Parts: sequence; C-alpha cells; structure tokens
Amino acid sequence: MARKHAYHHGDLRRALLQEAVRIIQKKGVDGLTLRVVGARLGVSRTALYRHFTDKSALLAAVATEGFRMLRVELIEAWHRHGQSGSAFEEMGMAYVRFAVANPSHYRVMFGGHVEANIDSERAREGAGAFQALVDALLAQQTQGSVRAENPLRLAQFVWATVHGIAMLAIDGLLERQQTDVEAFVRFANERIRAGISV
Amino acid sequence: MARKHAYHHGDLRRALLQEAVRIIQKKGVDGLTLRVVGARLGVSRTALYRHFTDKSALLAAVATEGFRMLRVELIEAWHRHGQSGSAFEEMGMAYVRFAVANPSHYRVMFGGHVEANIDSERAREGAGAFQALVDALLAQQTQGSVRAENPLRLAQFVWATVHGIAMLAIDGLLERQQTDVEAFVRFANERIRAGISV
DNA sequence: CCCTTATGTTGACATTGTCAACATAGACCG
DNA sequence: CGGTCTATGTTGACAATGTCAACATAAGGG
Repeated sequence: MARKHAYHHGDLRRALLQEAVRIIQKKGVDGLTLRVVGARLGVSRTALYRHFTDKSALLAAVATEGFRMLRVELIEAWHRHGQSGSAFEEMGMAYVRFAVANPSHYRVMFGGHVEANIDSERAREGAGAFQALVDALLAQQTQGSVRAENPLRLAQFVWATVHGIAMLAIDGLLERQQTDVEAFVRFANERIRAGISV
Repeated sequence: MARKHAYHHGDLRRALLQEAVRIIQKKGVDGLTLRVVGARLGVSRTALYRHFTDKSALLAAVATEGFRMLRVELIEAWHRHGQSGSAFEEMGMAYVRFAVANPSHYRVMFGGHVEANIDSERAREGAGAFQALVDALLAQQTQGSVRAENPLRLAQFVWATVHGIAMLAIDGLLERQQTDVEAFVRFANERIRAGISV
C-alpha cells in the first residue's frame, strides 16, 4: 500500500518550503498565507509550526535556500567556463538568470521582508554567495586581467550592477522598454569589463 | 480659536501619506496598518477610504510621490553642477542619497508591493525619473564625453548600477562590510565613467 | 510493551482590511 | 438667510489571518 502520509508527512519541511515558493510565484510575497500553504499540502494550518517558529522564519528559510542555490550556480558557472575573463561574464549571466528563473526566492532574499540579522544562517549564506564573486575577481587580478583595486570594492561594484539588473528585470521594468534581458546583460558585461580591466 | 479640525481635517490626504511613510520607516512596509495610520492622526480607521480606494492605493501614492521627488532631485543635481561629466556623477550621488534618506519611499517604489500597472501614474512618474538619466547621457554624447551607444541602453546600465547600490545600502549590506556609502558611490562613478566614456 | 518524543489537529482569540449604513460639516443656490 | 447637496468622517460588522494552548497520534527505543 502506498500509504503516503497517514498522519506524519515524512518531509513536511521541504514540502512547505516548496509550496510557499510556488504560492509566492503566483500571488506575490504578500499573498502568501500559512493556511493556504497547509491546505495545499492536505495538512492543517498550524502543522507548519512544528518546522518553523514563525511565518517570518519560513520566509527566512526561503531566503537562505535562495542564497545557497545562487552560490552554487555562480561557482558552477565560474568553474565550468574556465575561471577566466569570459567565465566571469558567465557568472554575471548566471546571476541574472537565477533571479529571473527564481523571482520568488530573489524577492524574499532582498525584499526586506526578512530581518537582516547579522549572524543568521541567511546572512552567512549571503556572504558565501558574495565570496564567490570576490574569489573570481581575485583570480582575475592574479591573471592580470583586472586592475589591482581593493577586490572587495570591485566585487561590491559588480554585485550592485548585476543586482540592479536582476531587480529591474524581475520588476518587469526592462521588458516594458522592450529590452531583451540576456542581450542587455551581455552589454552590461562589456561595460563592466571596460570599467574594471587594467 | 485655533479650531484645528473639528470634523473635517483639511488636508487629510497629505497627512495620511506622510504618516504612512513615517510608520514604514519605523516598522517596515509589512508593519503598516491602516488602523494605526488613522489613530496617529486622531481620525477613524476608515477615514482613509475617502482619499484612497485601497491600502495598495495608499502604497501606490507613496511610490508615485517617491518617483516625483527622485526626478526633481536628479534634475536639480544635473543642472546645479553644470550639466557635464562631473554633474552626471553628482546625479548618481543624488540618486543614492535619495534612497538612503528616504528608504520607505524607495522600498515601496521597487519592493514589488505595488502592481506594475503600465499606465498608472506611478509608472509615468517612474518613466520621468528615468528620462532624466537619458537626457543627461544624451547631453554628454553631444559633448563627446560619452561613447555613441544607444543612450537608452547606457541609461539602463547606469540605472541598474545606482539602483543596485541603493538597494544594497538600504538593506544594510554595505554597512555590514564597513563600507562608507558616499565613498563607494564615488568609486562606482569612476568605474562607470571608465565603462561608458569614449 | 510502555513511555517518551516528534509531529499533526482543533478551538480560540486578537488583529486587520474592507464594506454598508449613518452622521456632519461646508459649500452652493434661491 | 434657509435649505439642499456633496464631500468627508464615524460606527458596526464580518471574513481572513497569524498564533497560542490543549489535545491526539504516530514512531521508536528501553
């Protein structure tokens, strides 16, 4: 018998996260309600409280997961493309692609819904994603293709730019101006390159 | 007798907007409740509905007001500093300063709380602010100090960068890394300049 | 096999956005 | 001046929501 989950669900935490993301995708962050999350999983409204202390804890978990995914994709792009100049541009592309493909995660990550607690797991994951950028810039400085500026600053600059593009893309402000996002990221990459190369 | 507002307030709409911004500043967008807004103005909870159809309409008004303020400050910075290269950098500085000084407005403007309705007044004000950037770039192209690229694209690139910086600053992600925002904007301006000049 | 712990449910309550019905001030018009 | 109309504000009510407390059930180890 495929007794799916008579009383105990099995992996409710993961299912809750997944369902929350799905709902945010459809209804926006403000449209997320705990009761609906439970209902969609055939589970009671308060079942969630055995896995998250709070609604905001659920959102924080979404953010944490998002940062982890982002970090993985950034590092993967950097390594797969040979850890050089063009690989760095692929990182930028991967960043924006992640945001566009996972707008729910991205909005929760940066939308100000979650407390910016400094020693939270979310903050640590965020720092990890940022570090991927710093590392890539450091490597390029060693290669001599990026100017010998404080790599933290350079990383912040690049981060701000791709972050800004990602936000504008998610908010539909690029689409509205008939802008193809991928092409625009390529363009921005050229300009960034011109701005940071030796 | 200084009969302030026996029954009719006089300029409740403006007062509501102002109070909403103040509350958002203190409690965040999600912490804004219509009942508290009314209470703080010594007015009933539903008085608001004579001036805004909705809570989201109140937020939309905050966003619209924000875009208008931003446009004014951008144009003012551009003109006051002589409409040349350095004036453009002052525009960038003004942009980030606005966001840092008015985080409530800024968050509502870009936080995804308001419908991105294309023919809303908010959208028109947003387009106006963006146009200030485009105009400044066009002028610099005429002056020969900016490369002859599609000015819309260039503006989007610059916008994305300052927008990204503004978001990171508001979220406290720059502070956390002991970054002085003003100095960082200056640095970013140099890099942008290197990226877009002829 | 029982007891402990993890997990899920039901009932209850305060808070909130919003609507309908009502009240009042101020303006306009004769 | 007096009456009426409209704009503005209030009160009562209700459904939706987050959350707590008390209870129920499954799982698993001694």
